[in-house]
Amino acid sequence: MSKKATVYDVAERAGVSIATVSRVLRLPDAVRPATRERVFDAVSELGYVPSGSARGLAERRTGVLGLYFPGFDASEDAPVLDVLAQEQGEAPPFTVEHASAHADAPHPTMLFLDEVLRGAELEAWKRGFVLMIGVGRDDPTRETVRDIAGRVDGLMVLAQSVPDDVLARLAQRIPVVVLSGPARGDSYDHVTVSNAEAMTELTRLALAQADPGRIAFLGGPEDSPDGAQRWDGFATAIAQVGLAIDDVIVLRGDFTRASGHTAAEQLIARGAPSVLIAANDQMALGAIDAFRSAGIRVPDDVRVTGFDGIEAAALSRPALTTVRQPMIDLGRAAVQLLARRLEQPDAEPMTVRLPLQILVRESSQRPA
Amino acid sequence: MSKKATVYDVAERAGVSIATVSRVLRLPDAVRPATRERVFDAVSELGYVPSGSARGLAERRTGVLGLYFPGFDASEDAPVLDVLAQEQGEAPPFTVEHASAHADAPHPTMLFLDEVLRGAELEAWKRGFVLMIGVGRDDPTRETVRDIAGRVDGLMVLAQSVPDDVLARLAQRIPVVVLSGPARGDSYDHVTVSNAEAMTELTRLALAQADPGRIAFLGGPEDSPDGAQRWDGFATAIAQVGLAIDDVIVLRGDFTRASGHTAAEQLIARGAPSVLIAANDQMALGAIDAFRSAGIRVPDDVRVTGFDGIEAAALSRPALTTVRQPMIDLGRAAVQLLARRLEQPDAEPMTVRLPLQILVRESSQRPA
DNA sequence: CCCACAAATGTATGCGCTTACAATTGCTGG
DNA sequence: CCAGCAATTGTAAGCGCATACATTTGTGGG
Repeated sequence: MSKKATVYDVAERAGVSIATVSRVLRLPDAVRPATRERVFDAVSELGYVPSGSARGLAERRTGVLGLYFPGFDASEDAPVLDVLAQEQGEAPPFTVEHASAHADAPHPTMLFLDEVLRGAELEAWKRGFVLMIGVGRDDPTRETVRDIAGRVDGLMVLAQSVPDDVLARLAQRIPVVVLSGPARGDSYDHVTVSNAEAMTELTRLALAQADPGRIAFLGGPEDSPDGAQRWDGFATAIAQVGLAIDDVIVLRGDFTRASGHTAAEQLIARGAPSVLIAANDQMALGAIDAFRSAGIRVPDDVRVTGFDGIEAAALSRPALTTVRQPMIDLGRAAVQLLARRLEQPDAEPMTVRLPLQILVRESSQRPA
Repeated sequence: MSKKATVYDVAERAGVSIATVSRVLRLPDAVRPATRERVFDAVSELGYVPSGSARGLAERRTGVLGLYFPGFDASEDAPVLDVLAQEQGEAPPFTVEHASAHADAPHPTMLFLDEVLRGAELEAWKRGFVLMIGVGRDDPTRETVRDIAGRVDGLMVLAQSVPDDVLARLAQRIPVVVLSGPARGDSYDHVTVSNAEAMTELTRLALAQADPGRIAFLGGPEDSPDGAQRWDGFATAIAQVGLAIDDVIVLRGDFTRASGHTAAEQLIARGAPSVLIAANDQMALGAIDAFRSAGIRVPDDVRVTGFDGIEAAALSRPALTTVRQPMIDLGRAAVQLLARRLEQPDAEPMTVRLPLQILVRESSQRPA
């Protein structure tokens, strides 16, 4: 790490001016092959790597796109890790754990975000951008996102991860794309999915496979926009098949497996339904566990559906009917919208709606 | 997006010099409360967000750390997606798929990287850094990683994702930390795990639960460093219990579920073993499938172990005994090493070895 | 062999910010 | 009420690069 080389160093070594060095790197064809070679040689001899900051400043664009997530990792309760402190002590190379239960799976929202991230990275790479990521934490002034905003050409934020006023201010400086939130009357570009429509269809499919009987809906927390949309979609389906919403048993969970289990127990106490539509996979799986414990068979006695398409839904027995989010495409679409706006800053705000994938599996099907 | 505001704009509006504006933002206590307020007002009125490039240039540090991954997404065969083209056409809000089989799970290496990324992000955030990510693709000149190197204060690379010569050159400019590769005689800081030691212990545990009989090892591809280490660990255990390595049946797969299935069929044809140690979870799960098809019970007839700790290993029946990588901690440790080196550029190169977690589950245990 | 013109290269400026140093202001005690 | 000093604020010089514009070099035709 000998003093970082700069254009000046390279220019001197190659016996040219800094302008020529810059040209060799940006527009190689604009410089004679002979000098070009000299410059390339100097570059590798010095291990020169251009400064992104200087370049960004001069070009007035950074070539970086930002992606900002809401955080679910509760940073405070992350266990302490200090590898430097261990330097001396010989830590054991492994620990042994007799784990009969299943491992603590990662938070599903995390998995969701991981894939969005991959999609965004892929698309950004294709267009010559690099990605910068940030996670929203209990950060009163939202410093991080502002920090990021200052370093990128465009910003993608997951709905609800940034307060409206902060976002509005950032949008004054760079284009902003909002991912997967409810379409509101703002002037940002949006990427969303048709939660309600897919839930309507899913519900219809499940009802078509069920014997007449009681219908139960297991919703999410009050304040979840996704939960609300899914409820709306469900309600639409109920209306479409000519039922009254009052005929439906509605329970509420918090999207966790445990809450699904509890809700199902309540249901069982009141007599098992013929169909259970859950607002996410976790709760559906918890409910299936509870049914099994009570000797109620899925799908034979109760048809069950989830929502999200997490891996456990595919691996569980019975395999869970669910709806998968086009996570990769959400990320890709966001980058595409951003790229579009960087080219046409004054284009009309646009909302892209990506299709969901309804996966019909065993849990919602009438047994053969 | 009215012309981005700069320090000059803020200074003029607040009636102060740009130096004062800068101070208000960096060292608020160094300026009188009255003027500080005036500046803050101007800042919010103008929606001012400082330019990361300019700041990075002036400070000679960017506050960004880079994370560079090998890519497994085969960018070429990513399906085309062009949301802008769809603008007019009304795409259906969902599709329905009757999926009896299990979904195509994400590449496990991806999941691994996702968690490393989260760990790195968490630790970076704690230290006031932002994270920039890049994925290594079929990019002849490794432009992307160089690009990133020019924008960050330090770089973390996954082993084998960057050619040695390129890495050496980047290390001339900024500190580099190598993740999870075999410790070689280079001068970078490293974060690794004790693959071999954990495999030795895992093997011993499995053998202790097995009846005397034939022992089989299902290895990975020839060129996999991880695979090699795991084999070494296995061989050590065999020697420790006084067996000859020639007594072991050795098969080789390519880390896929299918190859595990095939290998197990070959084993079965030659008479099922009493223990099967696989070099990763996928192959172990494939083998279990094959055993089941052949009417061979796990763990009753054959004890099986995997390696990696993927989610499917926990969800499968029988639950698979395996070894879990401390993925989050790998990311966190890498950032810690980077932070250390930024503070002490001349410290000795350091290798941190993180403990693995052996998860003893049903698949390797003697039935009660 | 010279001139007109194109290709190649050099010069100089500015991108927006931090910060050493200089200038000013506000307070203190005498 | 003023010297003397500390607290504030202003001035100006880069940070490393891209690029408009000026200059030099090279090319071809006459």
